[in-house]
Amino acid sequence: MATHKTKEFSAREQDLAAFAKALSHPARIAILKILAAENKCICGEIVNVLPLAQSTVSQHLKELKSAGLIDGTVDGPKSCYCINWKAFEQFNTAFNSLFSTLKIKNEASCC
Amino acid sequence: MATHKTKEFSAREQDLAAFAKALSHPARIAILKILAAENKCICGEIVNVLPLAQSTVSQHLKELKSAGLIDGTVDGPKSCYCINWKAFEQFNTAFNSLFSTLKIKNEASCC
DNA sequence: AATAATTATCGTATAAATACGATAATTAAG
DNA sequence: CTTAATTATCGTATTTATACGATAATTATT
Repeated sequence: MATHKTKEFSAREQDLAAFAKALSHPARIAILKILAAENKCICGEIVNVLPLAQSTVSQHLKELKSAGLIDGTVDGPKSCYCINWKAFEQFNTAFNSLFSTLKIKNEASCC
Repeated sequence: MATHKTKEFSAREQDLAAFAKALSHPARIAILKILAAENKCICGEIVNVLPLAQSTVSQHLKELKSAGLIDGTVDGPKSCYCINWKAFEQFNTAFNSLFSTLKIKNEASCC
């Protein structure tokens, strides 16, 4: 009976949750770090660095892409991925907004 | 064959991923907002506000607690939850650190 | 055109997440 | 001590996530 009730919440909450989900696996965080560090947006080299199978890495890349966090372009037989900085900025802002929203009432905590 | 390989990644990546996972459901974000807005750390009133069963809300609270994001104290037959601001600050800092780390090489994106 | 290299997708197995109702546990009130 | 109220936990069903190998798809090279 797990008919997901995600839809019942606000769009802002859903967006943030979706972004958080994209970051909810260390492999995807590692991938983002690699993409940010390498200015060439390397592709299959990620497979060599991570302790995961090629197909698994491809799946993680797909998720990051569908979350809008990265872009992917085909470059011959290889694929080139890189961070979508625009979307990334938006999420970063949304996150900071959440943090500051929550912190407003910081003083009055009772525990 | 899904023997999770989470362990293969760095502790920092694991911590961040765990935090992101705690925020990866809109209900938990909503709960955090409620806890931050109400200076009384109300408990079962969350059940009245959210479109979820009491047991489901209790489960979400348990996850937020095990993630270290909230504290819970028993207050008679009721339970009182509130945000663990110290842990929250740590995660906030770690997140911002990740963001700024990734953004360092912003200029050199190729896509 | 054939081959090699690279990457995406498919199929599949297992684990984890999500949700609910039912029930147990706890405690205030009577 | 009983009862009522509140919350946590258990059992369970379903969906989603995670992982891999195998295979298909794509393209550069020969």
